Amino acid sequence: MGETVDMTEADGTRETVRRHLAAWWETNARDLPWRFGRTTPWGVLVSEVMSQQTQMSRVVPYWRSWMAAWPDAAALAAASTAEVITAWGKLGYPRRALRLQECARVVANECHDDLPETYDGLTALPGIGDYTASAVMSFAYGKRIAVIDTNIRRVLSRVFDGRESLGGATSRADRELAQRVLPDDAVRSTVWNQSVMELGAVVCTAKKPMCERCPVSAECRFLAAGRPGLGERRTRPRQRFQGTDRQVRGLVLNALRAKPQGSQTIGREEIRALWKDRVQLDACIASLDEDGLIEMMPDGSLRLPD
DNA sequence: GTCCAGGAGG
DNA sequence: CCTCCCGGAC
Repeated sequence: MGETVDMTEADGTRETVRRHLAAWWETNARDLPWRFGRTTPWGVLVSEVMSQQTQMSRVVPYWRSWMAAWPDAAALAAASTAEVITAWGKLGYPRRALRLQECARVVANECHDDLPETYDGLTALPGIGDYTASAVMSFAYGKRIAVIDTNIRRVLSRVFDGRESLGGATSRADRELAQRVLPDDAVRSTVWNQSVMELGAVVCTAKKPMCERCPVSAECRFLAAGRPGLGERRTRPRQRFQGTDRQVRGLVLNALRAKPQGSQTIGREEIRALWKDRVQLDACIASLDEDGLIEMMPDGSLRLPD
């Protein structure tokens, strides 16, 4: 040990965790098409937006065809909204598709088709919040920035604090911990963010973490403590899907997406057949219209917007 | 039944 | 803080 720097035990553990995780990343990282410098910053952004609340395995085929159709912001900006909503398919939360196109239009028209390279510039874009901006900064630009999502919060809380992250909004403690353990070197910080997230996605999962396969099990305070409160969460049980407005909105959009391109319209009869509860159906149609996902025509039919 | 690589609006 | 927004994997 050098005589100038007195390394604390915590520093040593942190460094050991970084090394083990980086080695694990080398051989275990999933070969996703937007990784390892194979796409543009815009491609990374698209992958992150598609991945919001959506499993990566479902995202991959959508991302491929999406990027083939619209390789950059200018291309997406020029597409019709109907095409964009249709291409979003069954990824869910279609407002994301609308915001992604709005984002593309801002980038194309106000940024000369160049994605901003600052956190503030990115968060100013439609549909880009703290997580996605940080992810693009780290994964696309290689900047040193702490990325914080539910996986990272869970992994860091377990490994370094020995307890479950209880969900809810990101706390000051979450941010301080993420900052404290982020490697100083930019390149290493990018690997760190990706590998911690990957570990949370495939090994250190919420309910059934596979500690026997974990590269940092020897340093994990949560495991050492006997995994107290495993799977515990503060968030209330999620709203059911069956019978919700989300289901009804999905039915309406699915009916429109199923129509041939160029005439994606459904009439009164077909609309009414979609859902029994007329009041709820009308409310959902109104909310889809407000969101800009559909247009209500004077004759009562619906169509996807131009 | 549970879980998601969140963001926006209230 | 809170709620809403989708759909499939497991």
